[in-house]
Amino acid sequence: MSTKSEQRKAELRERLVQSAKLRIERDGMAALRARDLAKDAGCAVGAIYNAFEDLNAIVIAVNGLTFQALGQTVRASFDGAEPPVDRLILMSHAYLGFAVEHTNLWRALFDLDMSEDGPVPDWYRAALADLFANISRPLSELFPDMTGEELSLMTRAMFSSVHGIVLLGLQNRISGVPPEQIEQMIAAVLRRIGNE
Amino acid sequence: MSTKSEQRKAELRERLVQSAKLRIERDGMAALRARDLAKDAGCAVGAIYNAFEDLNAIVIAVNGLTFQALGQTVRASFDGAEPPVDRLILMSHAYLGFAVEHTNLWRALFDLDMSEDGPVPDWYRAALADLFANISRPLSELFPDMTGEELSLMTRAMFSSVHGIVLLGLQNRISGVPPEQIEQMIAAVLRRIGNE
DNA sequence: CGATATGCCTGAACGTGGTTCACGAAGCAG
DNA sequence: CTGCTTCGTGAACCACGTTCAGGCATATCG
Repeated sequence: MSTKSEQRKAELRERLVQSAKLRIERDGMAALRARDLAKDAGCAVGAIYNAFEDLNAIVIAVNGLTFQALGQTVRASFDGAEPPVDRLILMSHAYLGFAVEHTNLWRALFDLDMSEDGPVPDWYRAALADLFANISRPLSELFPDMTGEELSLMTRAMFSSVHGIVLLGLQNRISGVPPEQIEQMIAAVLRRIGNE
Repeated sequence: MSTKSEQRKAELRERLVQSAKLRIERDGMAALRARDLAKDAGCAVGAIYNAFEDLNAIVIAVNGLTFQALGQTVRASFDGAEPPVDRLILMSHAYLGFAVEHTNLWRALFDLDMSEDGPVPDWYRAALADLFANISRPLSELFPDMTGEELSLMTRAMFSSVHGIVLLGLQNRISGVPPEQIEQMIAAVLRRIGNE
């Protein structure tokens, strides 16, 4: 009883996720409506709940794609940049670029209410760990005598700092903080941290 | 026709804001219900909309109080600490402490959807500017040869970094990042930035 | 292949929650 | 006291996520 049913279900899932991705990117996570998704995917509202536990589950699936894209963008950002600090800056600028270009998808990564149901999906942690690995490599070159513990803490601190700068930078886009200024802030902070 | 009516309205406002503050602090902004507020304040649901434009407006009022309290906490945190870096660290730790102790109120400051209606209330900007002033004073001692422009950028970058560390640190409290580690991260980053 | 069982899909219906509205009560002016 | 305005009331409205009874396609078995 698998093939036909399972395939249909998988296809529906795919259509729902794609539609959700488009809608989140365009209108933001808060504007996602079950009835719209159903219309887009050509199914009844009820069918959604056969393919997914929840609307939240769809957002989580979209976040999976977003994490992949973000990972690629960040990984592609440091071609062969030598000084570790430069690598960090390039990655951070790529992170900013992604956030600017896909603001709503990027926000959804963090706006999702993490406190519900299962603590957090495994691949979620994995994706974040992957992102962190990119950061901790240059950091370990920069600070060779740090213990693993210290390095991991520094990595998180690094990422959090850049994330905070990007977050608040994009928060009041209206009040006019141009992306170049955000880039400057990131570079200034990272340079100061790097050159002790 | 003012006194009686206006006074009643002002009292209702006060009761609504106090109730909202308690409820947000206890259950989080997402759990705020108009009907609960009405019950708490001893009025009908409809009366809320006579005192406030919107539920959002009540949250904004609560945020006003929260900003005041946060400002006091941060200002009280650096008694007579001399080295500017130490002052920055103390303020940041106070910020973290406030966020830990009043997580839900603190989150509400940033979870509020800023994109609606009037850009942002004036006092909102003012409160943030106030907070920033505390940061930029030690920074200007630390970097005396920065232009005003650079200093303002650095101030925002500083605050954003600390905010990011606190935010992501508290995000997955479940996954066990104890506040002392967050303190360490903040101190490490600020020390590195301060001692060039 | 036909009969029966199983799960799927449908869209109406439910529950919840913000917001509005018609109506009656309360304050105010003359 | 009378008319006018303004306020408070709670039922009603609307938008949503989610569920459910009933019909339909699919799968399984004889």
